[in-house]
Amino acid sequence: MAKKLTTRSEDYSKWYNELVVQADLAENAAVRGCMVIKPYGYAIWEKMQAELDKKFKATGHQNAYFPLFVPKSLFEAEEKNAEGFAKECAVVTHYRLTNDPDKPGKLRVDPQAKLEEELVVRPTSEAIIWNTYKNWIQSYRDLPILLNQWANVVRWEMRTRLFLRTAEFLWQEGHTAHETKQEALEEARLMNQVYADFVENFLAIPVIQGVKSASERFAGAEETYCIEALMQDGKALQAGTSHFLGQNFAKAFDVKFANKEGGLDYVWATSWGVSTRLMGALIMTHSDDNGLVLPPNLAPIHLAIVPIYKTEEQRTAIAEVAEKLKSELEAVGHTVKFDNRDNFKPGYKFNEYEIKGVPLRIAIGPRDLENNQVEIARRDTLEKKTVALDTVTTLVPELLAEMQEQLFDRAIAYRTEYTTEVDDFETFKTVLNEKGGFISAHWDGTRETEEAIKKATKATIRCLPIDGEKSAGKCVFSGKPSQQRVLFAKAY
RNA sequence: CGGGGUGUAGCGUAGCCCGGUCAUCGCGCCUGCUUUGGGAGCAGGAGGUCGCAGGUUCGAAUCCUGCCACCCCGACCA
Repeated sequence: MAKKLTTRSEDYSKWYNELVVQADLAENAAVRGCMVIKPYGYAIWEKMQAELDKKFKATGHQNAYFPLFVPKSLFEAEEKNAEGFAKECAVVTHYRLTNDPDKPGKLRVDPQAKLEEELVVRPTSEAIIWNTYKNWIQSYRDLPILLNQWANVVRWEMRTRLFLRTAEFLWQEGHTAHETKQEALEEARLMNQVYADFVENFLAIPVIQGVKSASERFAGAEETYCIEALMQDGKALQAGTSHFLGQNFAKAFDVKFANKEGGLDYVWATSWGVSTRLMGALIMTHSDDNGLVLPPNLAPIHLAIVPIYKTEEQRTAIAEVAEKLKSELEAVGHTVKFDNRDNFKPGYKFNEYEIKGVPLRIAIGPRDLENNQVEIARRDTLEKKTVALDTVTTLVPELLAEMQEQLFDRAIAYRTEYTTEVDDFETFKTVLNEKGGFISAHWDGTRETEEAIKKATKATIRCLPIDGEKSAGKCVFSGKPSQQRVLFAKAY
């Protein structure tokens, strides 16, 4: 019997891990900090990939692939980037194992096989990609380059957390090269907007678009745009980022192009990415104590049909109706699972699809058969109602659309409730500890103040919202003048 | 790397202080029958080098030493 989950539990990580396990999404691998994504979890990721890919293509991007290994000399070329990631790099130093002379049957690293130059397992691919772009770019006619790659990256974080911060994770990283600063800036903003659209409309997770403060900025970027989401435990999660890299990488890798005027210019760059962390955001935004809740756009299974029967005759008769219903729904693009397993009882199946977050469930029993009806239940509200069989095919798309919308609305309402405007530091601390969520407050713009607040409260500046109104005020910490409110929160 | 904790069946655990039918219980698994409108019931069964290596002892899951792994807190983290 599953333990009851508590959404706002103090030990949120336990709730979260349990939910992941029960919904059959992923598990910890035998490798430190790495995870195995199970088929059901991966199906969700594939849906995200497909939708993002569509959006990338629609904005003129293409997919490509670059190597996993980055020679150390390339990696260190852009100083800030290298410095930022140096502490969390896995490094390949040897290329061969050999029999251990001291321990029969065991292998050891062959000391003869030391690499002349170490290889860094990519924590991100700017270095290897810009080293390649150098060869691709001579003239303004070669620009822009608008590429994306789907890949894995490795970051040897000291502390890992399933989906949110794993040592290895899957992501996409876009890397673009532009003729002008303006064009690159527009690209960075555009992709942040693409992420916001995707996360809000597809995952039904509301996000705040903003820019990062200097200290939270991506290593090597001149500006970092981001989308920030609020989880059900009151902590913030960065759901995606898009960086304006200026000419930093072009200078580091000497990527110059002949401009229209006949001069030589450094190329302007962006990079942007979202990762399997989005799965974590999804879980922590929508799930409840009964398990995962998936927005219909993302659900690998839209609807599960559970038969209820006593006799073999009933089972056959129900199967006939169910199969017909299934093919009708599939014909209009829904993914339907008819669960005709005889070795599980209906109650068990109901529970299973709830844990997995399947949006709709239809139960058909002898009673329904007699009256030409079915029972339909929705996962988000757990409401059940009995409807006429011949209305199902029109009802299902309506319900799915409604659920997609309501999940988003519910999350927005939650975020609104847990976003607090604060004007003095005492209240800041009280709200942060007792209520949680986003705190909208004035900040004097200095690194010192940001650092002091972080030290005192563990809250960081999540972003300077782009859409927020720019009202002047006084810094919540220092009292110095401020031009706009920024968002603080404890973050994952 | 500092501080704390834990390692017993696929999972979750009792036992450890006080050494001796102690390897416990639940879930899961297998077989059979009965069941099926919200996680089935009964009966029977399989499954464990008690993290690893030493030591103390007539005897170690239990005491001692060393090692390993994992978890939590901190440092760290786009």
